[in-house]
Amino acid sequence: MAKKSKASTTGRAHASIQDVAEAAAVSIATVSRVINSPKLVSAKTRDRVNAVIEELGYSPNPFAKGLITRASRVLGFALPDIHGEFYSGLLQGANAKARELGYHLLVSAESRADAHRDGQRALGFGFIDGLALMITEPNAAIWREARATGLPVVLMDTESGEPDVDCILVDNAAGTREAVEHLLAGTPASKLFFVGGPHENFDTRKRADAFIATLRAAGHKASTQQVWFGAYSVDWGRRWVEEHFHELRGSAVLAGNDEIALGILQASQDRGLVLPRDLRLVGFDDTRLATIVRPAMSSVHVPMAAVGAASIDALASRVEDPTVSKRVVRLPTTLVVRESSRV
Amino acid sequence: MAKKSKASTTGRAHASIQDVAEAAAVSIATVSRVINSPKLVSAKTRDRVNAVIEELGYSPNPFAKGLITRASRVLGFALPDIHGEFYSGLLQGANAKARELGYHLLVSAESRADAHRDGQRALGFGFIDGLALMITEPNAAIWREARATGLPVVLMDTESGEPDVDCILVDNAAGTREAVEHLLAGTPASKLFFVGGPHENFDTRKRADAFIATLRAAGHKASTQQVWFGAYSVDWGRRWVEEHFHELRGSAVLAGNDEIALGILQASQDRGLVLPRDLRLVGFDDTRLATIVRPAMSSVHVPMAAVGAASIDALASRVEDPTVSKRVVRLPTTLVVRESSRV
DNA sequence: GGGCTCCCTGAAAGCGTTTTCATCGTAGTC
DNA sequence: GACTACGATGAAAACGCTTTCAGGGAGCCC
Repeated sequence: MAKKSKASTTGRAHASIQDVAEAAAVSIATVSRVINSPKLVSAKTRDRVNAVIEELGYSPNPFAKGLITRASRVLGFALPDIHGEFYSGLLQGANAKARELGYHLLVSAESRADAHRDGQRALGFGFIDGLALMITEPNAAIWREARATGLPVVLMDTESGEPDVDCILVDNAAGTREAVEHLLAGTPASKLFFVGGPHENFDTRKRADAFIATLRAAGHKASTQQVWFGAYSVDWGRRWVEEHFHELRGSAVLAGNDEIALGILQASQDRGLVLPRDLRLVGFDDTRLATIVRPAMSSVHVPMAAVGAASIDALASRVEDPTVSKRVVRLPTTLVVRESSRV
Repeated sequence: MAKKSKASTTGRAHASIQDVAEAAAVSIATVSRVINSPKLVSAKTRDRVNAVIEELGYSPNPFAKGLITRASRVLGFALPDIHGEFYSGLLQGANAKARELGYHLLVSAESRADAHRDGQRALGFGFIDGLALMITEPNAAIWREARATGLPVVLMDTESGEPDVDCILVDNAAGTREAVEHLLAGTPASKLFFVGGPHENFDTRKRADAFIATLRAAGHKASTQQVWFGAYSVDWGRRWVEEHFHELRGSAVLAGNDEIALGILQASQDRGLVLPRDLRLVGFDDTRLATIVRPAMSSVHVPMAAVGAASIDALASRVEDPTVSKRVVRLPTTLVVRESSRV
């Protein structure tokens, strides 16, 4: 009976491995083994120790454990924002998968670029075992820092050449093509528009490219007047309608996401257009928005929750074995046709 | 020059306090002081050490630090779910406040009640400095465990008698009263309905009570046929309309939340009713839903983000000083009148 | 000039684990 | 019956930090 632990005398405070060892009349090494590699311990001792653990409500101090093992079973999840259907879905999928794999999620949304205020490390760096990240201007710093520290990283919605960074993407091209072909059946190619998000945005660019490519494949060279970039916002959709109202009747629009589509829908309805008669509309992402509005909106379904889940899945693999080969997951997107674009 | 640290020779791996100490030719105690209480160190040494810290990109190992200080600057945030406007708003407010105060958020949504699978502690217990919690059946276990371990806790949307548990609530009564009075101006008391969420739900009960009280104050005794309980879902709203369609025309409904209101709106529109002419409708929570639908929906605004922020605020105070007196915050709710209930 | 204070710094203990290494039986092998 | 092998256990080092305790030096007062 080497040392006497505080807790064993005070009764309060968390029991330590030392307390368990004393109560079970074994060394702390044995207690540790019971927890981490039970087969190394004889059945008899094991049961005795487990009983004491139960009785004392002992659970290993994660700090001490982390200090040795350099692992916390906590994964960072960094998004540009946290609000709205899109991110919310992502987070939900990630959370579910993390639980399933026995990890916890340290969530962070860096809306402004002031992440690096006072020395404090941006994310829970040092704490987290890995990081799932959606890169945007505000948290580019996080990305750099993660790379610098050698933390396992997986990127959502961005392709990266780095050999040890997994990427979880959605097949923007397929969904876009499907949507454009759907619109082409009923509306002449020259009356099709793509109203996207920010020009810098990875997804928007892919979608715009696929839009143009599909038109071309149909024998129509898309003019620059058919592809527009703005922001992922309702407001941009509205503004676009204001500016293009004169050419809207009889045309069809594929929006860069459902927010934009909502703006387009509302603004054109406000100005008396009836969908899909006067204007056919397809959104992107297939968020709840699409089913809430009337007429219900067609939208290209993007499996957000699946993206979140896949990112955590890949991250966990990489955390557990940093040498696994690069994984690039491309999740399918499919057009869901609803009222807003029926011929 | 006492020991030689690994990192100082290998070059790789994270610099430790030891490396910094060597490079700056001081003891590790001094390095620690430079970081934690700079005034204890002479300006000259301080600058030198800081320079080395900068150069080596040193940052203290949070495990080692936590082992000593018993703090991680990570707060748990446990919700019954993570999806949807409501929780999303909560999380957003919490995240922003946490960043502001220099904390990180360990988010957890326990949809099913199997939290306690294999011994693994439910949340990041042991890791987190405190817990903001919304109690529901699935995570009641978390609540008990938190109490048992003496972890600082604040409750969202639940009142609790515990002397050391802060509560962040919304003033359901005020908002409800306002909404009912608004409806009363234009619709007879006998034609008012309250269609709430689950009967067990804290908020729904408060709202139902206030609904009844306000009618009574207006001289009308609410019949049991005017107050209904179901679920916080679109579907329940729709079902309610199906069952009560015969008495709907000319009446007014206050819904338990916007989801229910949406169901009511869509179902009654599907059956040919025109709002607000045939039916006046007010939702609750004032989520984005309310502004998306047409006619735009009146709703009682509930400051979700503020609830999240306040909970983190209170939690941080309690973490930093566990003896602070109990804090009960009641955030205001106000009716936002839009098209769906205009007279 | 001696003694006091005060400021700055270092040595070392300790936080609660995991893990290597050594030890001690006990059983199996020839 | 001696030797080997192996299974079960314990002692102790190490992880990287904070903090108490002491000590050394400089400035001050008398």
